[in-house]
Amino acid sequence: MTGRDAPRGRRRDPEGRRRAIVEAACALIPDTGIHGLSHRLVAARAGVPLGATTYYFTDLADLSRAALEHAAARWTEELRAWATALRDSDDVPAALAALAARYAEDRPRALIEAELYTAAARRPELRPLAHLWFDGLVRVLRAHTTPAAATATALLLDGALLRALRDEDPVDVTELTAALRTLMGDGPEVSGRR
Amino acid sequence: MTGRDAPRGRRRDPEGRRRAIVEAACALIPDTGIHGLSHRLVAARAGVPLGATTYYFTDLADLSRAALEHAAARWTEELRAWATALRDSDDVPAALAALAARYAEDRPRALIEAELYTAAARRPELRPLAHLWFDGLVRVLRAHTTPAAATATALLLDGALLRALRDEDPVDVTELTAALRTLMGDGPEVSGRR
Amino acid sequence: MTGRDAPRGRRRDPEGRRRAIVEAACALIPDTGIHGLSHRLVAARAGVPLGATTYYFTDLADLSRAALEHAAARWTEELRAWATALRDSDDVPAALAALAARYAEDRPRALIEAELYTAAARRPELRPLAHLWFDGLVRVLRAHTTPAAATATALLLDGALLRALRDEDPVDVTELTAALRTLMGDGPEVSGRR
Amino acid sequence: MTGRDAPRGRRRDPEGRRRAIVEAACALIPDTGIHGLSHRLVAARAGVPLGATTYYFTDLADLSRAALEHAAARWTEELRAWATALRDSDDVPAALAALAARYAEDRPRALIEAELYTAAARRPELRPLAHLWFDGLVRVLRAHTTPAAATATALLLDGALLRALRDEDPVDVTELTAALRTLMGDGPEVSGRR
DNA sequence: GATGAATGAGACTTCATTCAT
DNA sequence: GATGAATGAAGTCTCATTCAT
Repeated sequence: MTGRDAPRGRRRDPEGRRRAIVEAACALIPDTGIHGLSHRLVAARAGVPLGATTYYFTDLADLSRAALEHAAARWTEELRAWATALRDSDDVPAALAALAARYAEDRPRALIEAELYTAAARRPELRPLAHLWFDGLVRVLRAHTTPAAATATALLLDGALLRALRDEDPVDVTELTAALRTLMGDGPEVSGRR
Repeated sequence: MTGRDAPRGRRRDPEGRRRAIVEAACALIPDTGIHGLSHRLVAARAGVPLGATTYYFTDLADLSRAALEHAAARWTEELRAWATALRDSDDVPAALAALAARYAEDRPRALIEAELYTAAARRPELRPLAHLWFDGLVRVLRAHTTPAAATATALLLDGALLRALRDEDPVDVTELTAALRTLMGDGPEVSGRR
Repeated sequence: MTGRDAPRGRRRDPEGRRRAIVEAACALIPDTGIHGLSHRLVAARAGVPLGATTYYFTDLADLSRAALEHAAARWTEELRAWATALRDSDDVPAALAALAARYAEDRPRALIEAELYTAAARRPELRPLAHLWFDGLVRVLRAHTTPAAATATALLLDGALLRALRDEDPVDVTELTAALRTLMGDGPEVSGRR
Repeated sequence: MTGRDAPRGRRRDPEGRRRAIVEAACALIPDTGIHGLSHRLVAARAGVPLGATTYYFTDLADLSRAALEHAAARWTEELRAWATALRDSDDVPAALAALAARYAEDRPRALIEAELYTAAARRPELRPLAHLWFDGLVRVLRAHTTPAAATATALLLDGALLRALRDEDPVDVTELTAALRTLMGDGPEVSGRR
C-alpha cells in the first residue's frame, strides 16, 4: 500500500549500492591514489549517503581492497581479449606490442594497476590481486613461447607499461616489438632457436 | 653561564638539521610510502621539533621531493658501481643479473625507487628524478649493447626489480641472466643463437 | 540504561546546534571582528565541540557569512520598525535622528554592520547582505522624500552611525536632525529654514 | 679601508629600512586587511630580512599602527589639495563631489581608510588617526559652510565613499553634487535656493 | 536495515616572537 | 647593530569511525 513497486524495486538494492561504491572508489583512485580515498569522497562520487560506505565496508582498507578487486576483474577480461588476439595473430610480438600500447592509453585504468603494484609491496594482502594480472599474463604468453621467456616477457611488458605511465609517453611500438621478438623467439623458425 | 640550558653547542646547525629531516623522511618512505609521510612522523623520527620540518621545507611536497632527491644521489653512486662492475666483467648479462639481485635485497632502498615511479606518474615534477635512475641505467647499458637493446634491458630490469619487491621474492638470477643474454645479444657468437 | 551518559536527551538537535554556532559567531564579531573569528573561539562560545563548527559549515567564510545573514535578519526587523515609526511621525527628520541615535547605542549590533561594510569591500559575496541594510533603508526613506534625497539621506545616516561607532560617541541628535531636515526637505516652507 | 662609501651610504640606512617596511605594510593592507599583516609577509614585500621587522617594531600592532600613520600622512596632503581646489572653485559642491569621486577611484588607498575606520572602533589607540581624516575634512569644509553643515557634509562624504568602495561602484557625481549643494547651502544667496 | 549527526584526533601550515650569533 | 634560526602555539580543515535514531 505504500506504492505499487515503483520506488521499491529501485531502492533496497544492497548489491547495487555496494557496486556503486566500489566503482566510485575505482574511479577515484587514478586521481587520488589509494591513500587518497576517503569515505566522504567515495560516498559523494557514488551518490550514496556517507553512512553507506561504512555500512557496506568495515574499513577503508576493506573498501580499497574491494575496489582493487573490482579493477582486477577487468584485467581478467582484458587478458582474455589478449589471449584471443594473440591466438589469431600471425605476428605475436607485434600484436603484443600493439596491445600493450593500447592498454597504456587508458591512463586511469593503468594507474590503478601501478598503484596496486606499489601498494602490494607494503600490503601483503593485496599480492594475490597483483598476481591476477602478472600470472595471468604469463599464462597467456606461455601459449606462444617457453615458460622462461613468458616470464621475462611479462616483466618487460610491465616495465614498459610503467614507464609509459610515468612519463605520459606512448609506448614505442616498434622498439617494443623488436624486443619482444628477440625475447620470445621469432616465429616459424622458433624451433631454430634451439 | 653561556646559556640557560644544556645542548647549546649543538644548536644552530641548519645544514645538519635539514639533512636530518631529509634522512628521516627517506627512512620513513619504505614503511609509510610517500603519501604516508607527515610532518609529525618525520619530525619525530628526525628528533627535531615539529616546527622545524615546516621551517626548512615549504611543503610536504617539497620535503618529499628533497627526500627523493637524496635517495637519487645514492642511485647515481650505485650506477657508477654497476658501470665499473660491468666493464670489468666478462659475462655482462650474468653480472647484471647479479647486480640486480643484490640491489633488490636492500628492500628499503628499492622501495623508495618503486614509490618514486608511481608517484612520478601523478607528480610530473618528480619525473626528472625517476629519469636519473632509468636514463642512467640505459646509459650504462649502452656500453655493452645496442641502444634499442639497452632500453629494452632497462625496462626488463625495472620489471624484474619491481616484481621482486612486490612479492618479497629474491630475483631469479638464472632466469634473469638468460633473458638478459637474449635481449642484449651475447657477443660475436650471437648468430649462434639462431 | 537508555544510554551510558547523561545529556542524551539534548543531543541530536542539528537545527539547534547550527543556530547556537551562528549566534556564538554573531556574539563574537563585535569583539573580534569578522577576521578574528576562529573555529576554536566560536566552538568554545557556543559550547560545542570543535568539530561541530566544521561539520555544519564548510568554511570559516561560510560560517561568517551565516553569522552575518543572521544579523541581517535583525536589520530587516529593525527597518520595519523604522518604517512604522516614520509613518507615524509628524517630524520625520527628528524621528529618524532619534532612531539612528538609539540604534547606535546598541554598539555590538551596530559593530557587526560596520564590519560587514568593510568586509564586503573585499568579499563580493557579502555585498547582497550589505545591500539588505542600505537598500532597505533607502526604500523606507522613499516614502518620505524624493528618491535622490532618500539615497543621500541613507549615506548620511551611514556616515553618522559609523562615526558614532568609531568614536564611541553618542549621535548628536540635534545636529543630525537639522542635517536630515535639510537633505530631505521639509515641505513647502523649506525656504523658511533660513 | 672597508671601501670608500659606496656600499656604505646605501646600507646602514635605518631610516630607509623603517620606511621600506612601513610602505610594504601599507601596500599590503588593501589586499590582506590589517588583520592579515604578518612579519613574514611584510618583510618579503619590503625586501628586508625577517628579523628587521621585529627589530624596528616591537610588535605587529606597532607595525600596523605605523603603517596607518604613514597612510594618514598622505591623507593630510590630500586634504591640502582639496582645500586648494575648493578655494579656487566657483562651485564648491560640484568640486567636492568631483574630488570625492576621484578619491574613490584609488581603491587601495581608500580601502586603508575603511580598514582604519572599523579597526578604530575596536582599537581606541587608532582613533586619533581616524580623526586626522575626518576632522581635517571638516576643517576644510568650514571654509565654505557653517560648522554644522561642515560636519554633516563630512559624514555624507564618508558614507558615499564607503558605499562606492563596498560596491565597487563609481561615485555618482551628479547625485552627490546635488546632495552636497543642499547640505552646504550655496553661498550668500542661499535663500535663492528656493 | 540505513543514515547522518557527531567528535576528537590529527593533518598541514602560518606565525609571533625569542635569541644566538 | 642585524639577522635568520628556531619552536610551540594555534589556525583551518578533513576524516575515520561510532552510534542514536
